[in-house]
This record gives sequence, C-alpha cells and structure tokens, in this order.
Amino acid sequence: MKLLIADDESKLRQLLSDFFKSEGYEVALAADGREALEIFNAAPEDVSLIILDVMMPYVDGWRVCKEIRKTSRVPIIMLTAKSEEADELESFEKGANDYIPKPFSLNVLLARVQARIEKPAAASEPANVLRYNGLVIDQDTHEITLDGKPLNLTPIEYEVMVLLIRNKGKVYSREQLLSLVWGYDYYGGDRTVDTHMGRLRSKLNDFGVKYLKTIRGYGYKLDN
Amino acid sequence: MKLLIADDESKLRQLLSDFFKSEGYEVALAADGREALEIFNAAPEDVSLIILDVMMPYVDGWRVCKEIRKTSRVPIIMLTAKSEEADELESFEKGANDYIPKPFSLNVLLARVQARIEKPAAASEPANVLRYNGLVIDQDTHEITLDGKPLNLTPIEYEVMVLLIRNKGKVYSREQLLSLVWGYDYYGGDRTVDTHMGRLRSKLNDFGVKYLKTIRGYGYKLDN
DNA sequence: AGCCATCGTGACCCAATCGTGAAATAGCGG
DNA sequence: CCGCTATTTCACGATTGGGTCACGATGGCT
Repeated sequence: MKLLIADDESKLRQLLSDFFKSEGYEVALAADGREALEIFNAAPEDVSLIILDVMMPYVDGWRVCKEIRKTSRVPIIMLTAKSEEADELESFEKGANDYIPKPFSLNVLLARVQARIEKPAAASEPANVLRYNGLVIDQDTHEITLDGKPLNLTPIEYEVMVLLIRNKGKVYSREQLLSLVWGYDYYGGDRTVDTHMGRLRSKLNDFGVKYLKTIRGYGYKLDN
Repeated sequence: MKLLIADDESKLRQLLSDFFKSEGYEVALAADGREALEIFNAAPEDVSLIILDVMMPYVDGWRVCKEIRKTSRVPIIMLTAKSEEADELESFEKGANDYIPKPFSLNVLLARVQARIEKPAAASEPANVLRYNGLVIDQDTHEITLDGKPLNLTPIEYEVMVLLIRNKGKVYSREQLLSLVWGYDYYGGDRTVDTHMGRLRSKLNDFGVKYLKTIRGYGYKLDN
C-alpha cells in the first residue's frame, strides 16, 4: 500500500513519512502541488491513497484534488489549517473523501486512512523479542519471563539485561555499563553496578548464577 | 440499500450522490418532483429512503411527500432552505420523518439517514468493532460498553482506549501517547497523561485496575 | 452571557527504586 | 595458609516516578 503525502512543511512531511512507514505503508513525498501531480501521474496505479495539505506553493491542495479527480477516484484526504475552516461541503465538493483540520493527532489520521484502504500487511512486524536460555524479553510489551514465569525487573535491571543479552559473551566494564545504561554523563561510584548485578542475580535465580558471570578485574558478561 | 435523492440543483445532487455512494449506498437521482415520483412508482420496493428537496420545479417536495404517503411508509427526509424554517411542523404533518435545513453538513445528513434505515451492505466494511475482555468499542457509532453497560468516555479517553486496545500489550511512553493521541505538535507536561489514565481507570472500574497497567519508568499498556 | 463537560497543571503523598558506604566474603598469587 | 584486592551483600537514606486531588482554563452548547 503506497501513500502519496504532499505537504510543504518539511518537518511535518518527515513526521508523517516516518509514522506511516512505521505502520507498514510505503510512502511517497511531495513538497508542493506540482510535485504531487507529477508523482501521481507518473504511476497512478501505485498510489492507494493521497494526503494533501491545502496550503502549498505553486499549486494548492484544492487544485491538485480537482486535477486528480479528472482521471482517478483514488481516495484523497485533505489537511486544512484551522484558520481556513473551509466549508466541509466545499471539501467534499471538490472530490476529497475526507478532510482533517490541523493540528490533528496521528492516531486519528491513521484511522481515517485505514477507513479508506485495506490495512497493510500489519503482521509484518517482526515482534521485538530477545531469547536466551529460557529467558525471554519482549521489548514491545516489556514482559520478561524466565522459563515461562514472569519476572519483575526494575528499569535499570531491565536495561542491563537487554544490553547483555543483545551482546552475549561480551565483557562490559563497570564504566561501560554505567555509561551505556545509566547515561554517558552519569557520575557516581561503580559499586552501584555491583549492587544491581547482585539484585539481578537474585531475581534470576539459577539463571543468574549460571550465566551472569563476573570477570574479575574487568567487569561482567552474559556467558555464551 | 437504495436511496432516492431528488434535488433540482445538479451540483448538490451530484455531491450527495457521490457522498452516499462512497458510504456504500446505492443511489437513484431525480432532478424534480415528477421524476422522483416516476422512479419511486416504478419500483417502490427497491427504495429504502427518500431525500427530497422542498423547492423543486413542476412538483415540489411537499407534493411528492404527500403522494408517496398515500401508498407507502418509506422514510422521507426533507431538505428545506433556511428561509423556510417555519415549515418544520408542516413537514411532519405532511408525513416526512425528518427535515434538515440547508445548508447542512454531510455528516449530519448521513447520521439522520442511518437513523432511519439499517446500515448498508456492511459487506465492504467489516463492522468496525474492537473487543477485549468484556469491553466493546464500536468505532462506527463511537459507543463503548463494558459488560454490556454503556460507558461515557471523553474524546481523549476514547482515543486512548482505542489505541491501547488496538495494540494490546504494547507499552506506550507518555511521549508516544501524547503525540499519538493529543497530536504531533502537542506541547505540555506529561503528568497530563497520568491524570487521564487515572480517570480512565476509575471509569473502567475493575477492568481498569486489572488491565490498564503502569510500567514504571516506561509508560502504560493494556495487559495481555 | 452563562452553564457544563472536559482538559491541563501543579501540589502533595506514597511506594518503588536507586546509590552509597561499610562489613563480609571470595579469589588469587605467593 | 596468608595477605591483598576485587567482589558481594546488606541496610539505610535519598531520589524518583506515579496516583490523586483540586483548581482554573477552555470551549461547546443553549
């Protein structure tokens, strides 16, 4: 599913692009009406839906909408500035399928888009899950289970585990851990790391003592 | 579901036609009262609802309405010019089921139409309903019920619930919620989110405390 | 204009979490 | 086995994050 998004504000354009891409859509961008028409006419069949800002240089959204309607019934959603409280009727008259006043919430926009076209291969999301010897970390739901039993880790513990599991076997010094997990500008003693490792080990039980290794003189690692 | 729309203004006729077609209705058009009666009498059973402009040449809307009422109880909605406001009573007297002053918003008209007849071939739209543990959200009617009992959620609460229920389990940070629900350019403290979550929880009662989880340090999620 | 629902914010409180130092323990080389 | 150092453990006070509340602002509706 390909969306054509036309807006002259580059920041908003980027935001929308990122957002819809993250929702699984293909996105083509236009900075003004002329560009939008060019892109559309180059491959009308590829475009499943068009989002048009009303206010654009050279050729405004209304014009684009009218032009496209001469040759196509592709769904069009107009974005109108609040001040332009354009007549809803006028919007539909020009052939738009929907219109949304700025500012809008991405959620609403997404809903409107989905109402117009089939949902894209939503299942394409690769489910953000890390696994390691019975330990499962789902980064979307923030759920951690060990052999199926849920664990309750604090934010720091969680971050440490994610880091270590992502780099199984790699040894991290206390300084590295502090800067990676706590933040590059963290200022504090490195006994802190020990304490947290201890807490992790006790929560992880067997798993902890078995795999969370101390490398004397260097730091910690998750055994391979 | 077939609508018969009679209006002598060709522009408005076309607009209404397009609009209702895009909403999934079948549409028959008449440019004046005579035509409307002809079409209706040719196949009275096919017409589910009639939209009549009052001001039409040859035979006006009132006449059409009266004629049809002699033989049928099909729902009739009258469109009246603003200046004719006084006609409301007369309108019902003549047998119309509803009347709408011009200019009107398409959404209002659609709502009135839907109130009179069943929703059309939902075939194209797979009934936009979200369900989760006794909570039912109908995105078409914006109705939310919990164990059958209707809930009264504010717009923000509604959007939040829709978002969370659509992505069960996924953790949303306050920032994400703000940009997804409030709008990409919302600028404000994130304690706001807490407050709304609190309100949601209290409205959702047991359900709230049971499933609307706080992930300390990260945000909120709807438990799985 | 006035009313009412909704919203945003700051203040306050509580509980979870964190950081620290000190004491206890373990590892390691001789 | 000894002594030294690194690590673990522990307890406690400090900090942070979240829940709740009340108030004022806002905006739609009558």
